[in-house]
Amino acid sequence: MNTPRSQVEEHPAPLPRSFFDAPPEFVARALLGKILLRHSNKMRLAARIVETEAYLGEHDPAAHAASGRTARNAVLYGPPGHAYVYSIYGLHYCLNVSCLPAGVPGCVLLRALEPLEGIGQMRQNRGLDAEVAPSLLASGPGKLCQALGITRAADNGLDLTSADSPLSLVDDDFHCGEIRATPRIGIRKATELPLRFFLAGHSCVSARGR
DNA sequence: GGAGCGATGTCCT
DNA sequence: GGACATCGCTCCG
Repeated sequence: MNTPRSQVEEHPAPLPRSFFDAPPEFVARALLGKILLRHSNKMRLAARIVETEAYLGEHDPAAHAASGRTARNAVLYGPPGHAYVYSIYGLHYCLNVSCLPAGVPGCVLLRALEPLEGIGQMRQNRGLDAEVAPSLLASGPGKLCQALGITRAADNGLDLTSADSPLSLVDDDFHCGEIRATPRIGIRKATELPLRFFLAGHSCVSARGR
């Protein structure tokens, strides 16, 4: 076959709500290899999830739910399968997927993606030159939000299980190879828990740790 | 190629 | 006023 494997089906069915109605440490593994679709006026962007982190409930000191429900983290307490977007360090956004039933907080942080469709647009969104390798376009939580044009104002709270949504998650039966687990990156609390998951040896995994 | 650091929004005490 | 789940640029080896 000569067709690039990166071709994604035209109208794939989104992952069902039940997929996300589970503990974050389970959903974080299950999301590896799935595809994140971005629809923004006619343009479609697609990228495969290659790195995630699980953030648990109020008993996880590193989680945003650690100090209970607030205006910022309300999405974490809502139904599963919704986007939780927040800004960090004044410059970047991070994209999470809510897990567990409504009322029970928990989420999965998307840390790195492999660009599949709309690579030129992603480059443009990142403000990078044409020669920059695709593997560098979304290899970090802040980078992937910039590459897909995700902001808190526009995307926080979106339902990721709806085909009409500007953001959705789909399955193309991609088979993940070896999955590795390590401690989470960039946090100061609960640093020892092995809640970061990634595809072993994948070139799009974020810089630290392989 | 790794450590150090500055930029800087948003929420919370 | 401080914390923060980042990134990319320096400076140094």
